Amino acid sequence: MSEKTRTRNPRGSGELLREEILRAAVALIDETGDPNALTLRGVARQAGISAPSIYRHFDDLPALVEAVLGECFRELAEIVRGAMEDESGPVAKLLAAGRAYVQFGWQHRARYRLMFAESGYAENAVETFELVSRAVQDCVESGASACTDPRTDTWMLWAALHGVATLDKPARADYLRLGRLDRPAMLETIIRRLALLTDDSGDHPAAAPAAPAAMPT
Amino acid sequence: MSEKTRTRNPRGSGELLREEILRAAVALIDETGDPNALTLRGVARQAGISAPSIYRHFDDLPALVEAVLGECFRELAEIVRGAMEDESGPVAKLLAAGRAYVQFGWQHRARYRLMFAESGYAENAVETFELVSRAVQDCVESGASACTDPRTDTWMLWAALHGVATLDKPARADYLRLGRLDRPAMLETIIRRLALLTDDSGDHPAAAPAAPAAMPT
DNA sequence: TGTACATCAGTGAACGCGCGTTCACTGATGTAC
DNA sequence: TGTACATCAGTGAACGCGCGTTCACTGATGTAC
Repeated sequence: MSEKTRTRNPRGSGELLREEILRAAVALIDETGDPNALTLRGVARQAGISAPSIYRHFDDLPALVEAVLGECFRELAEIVRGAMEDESGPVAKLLAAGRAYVQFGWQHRARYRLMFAESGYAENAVETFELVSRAVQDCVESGASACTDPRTDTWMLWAALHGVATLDKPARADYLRLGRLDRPAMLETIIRRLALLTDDSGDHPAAAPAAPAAMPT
Repeated sequence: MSEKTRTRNPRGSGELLREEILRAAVALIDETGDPNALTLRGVARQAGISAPSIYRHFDDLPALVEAVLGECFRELAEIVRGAMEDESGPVAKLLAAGRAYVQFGWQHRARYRLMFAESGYAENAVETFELVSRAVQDCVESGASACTDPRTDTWMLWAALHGVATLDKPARADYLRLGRLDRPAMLETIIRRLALLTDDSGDHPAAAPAAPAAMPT
């Protein structure tokens, strides 16, 4: 960052550069739009330090990648949580969670891809999954959802959201002849159908539950 | 493939090695399980030829990758079509299409990832998309589906299937505490809910349509 | 308060590697006479 | 039918590049006396 050589961090604060490195890594992925751009030398370049400096803070490249992934998943959970807190009522919270999740994927394509490219995502995604799972459960308890197995239904919902977050790219040419899609509306529809939300559920919990489509055995 | 140097293909048949190269590329991805393993030199190694030989058949690496992607998408469409042809009745066909699609993703993880890693997937996926779109439309026409906008609903269904195909990885440790998932059943549930299939629709088109959850405007 | 010194965050040069691509070539095969 | 030759599928050697990693180093900073 500095002109010639960066101003050294004080003695006890090795943590500082560590966080700078992580921030640089995230910025690098976001800026290049390519998950493969996450290289040790690239991160060093982005952070304005020499490549070997990274070894003072991370054992090797895999360790750095792991730390980056942890950071990204933490941010994702925070965003989803924040979106939920801004709403009141279980259905509104669930819809907000879905919107926030997918939006994260859209806004940070490369990072999102990287997060789910490695095998360890299940462990990292626990926090976010629990948030959504709780939201679905709350919908059931308030009578807004007809789900009988909320946890499994959350997995299905997650898969669908993941698909939307991943698939919705440019569609520059309209090869699929879909015209202009109303993506927010589609996203809401997906959530409503998969989570078996009652049609009009605008968070008046006393509403009569609609006819549910039972899960096939 | 041969011991020292491969036996040359006869004069007019430059096509032969071209196809061998494509097969080698696919085998390479499937065997390594890593989309990034698709390198020009790697393909040459796998095909048992020298690296420069590839330039007799493809302009450069991007051209080779493009050809590989085209090949993979053609295979995907063929598999989905075959699965549909093995069933009779619109609902059975739709479910079979979904199963075949997701199974392709599970069986060829790396290849599937590669197919959707690049930006050109929409163009390549047209054929498969049309197959599923037709299947959904047939369900609507037979009264088995309550969809009012089959093409958009197909997109939503596709996104969900894509999510399932991508997300369902090892879950070696059960971080999400989902226990043993009945994946085929879950897949069917996803299709039924998103395509608004009537609950019992086992392809008796005269059955009374169940209460549909309308798409929010 | 002043000075010698140990600490340790960050560096510059070098390594071996696999990559995509180029270039001049080789030598079997089909064709012209 | 026999021979000279053009064709062209495939090759071996070499290039420059960016990568991850190592090594001995530098020099500002906090500490001991």
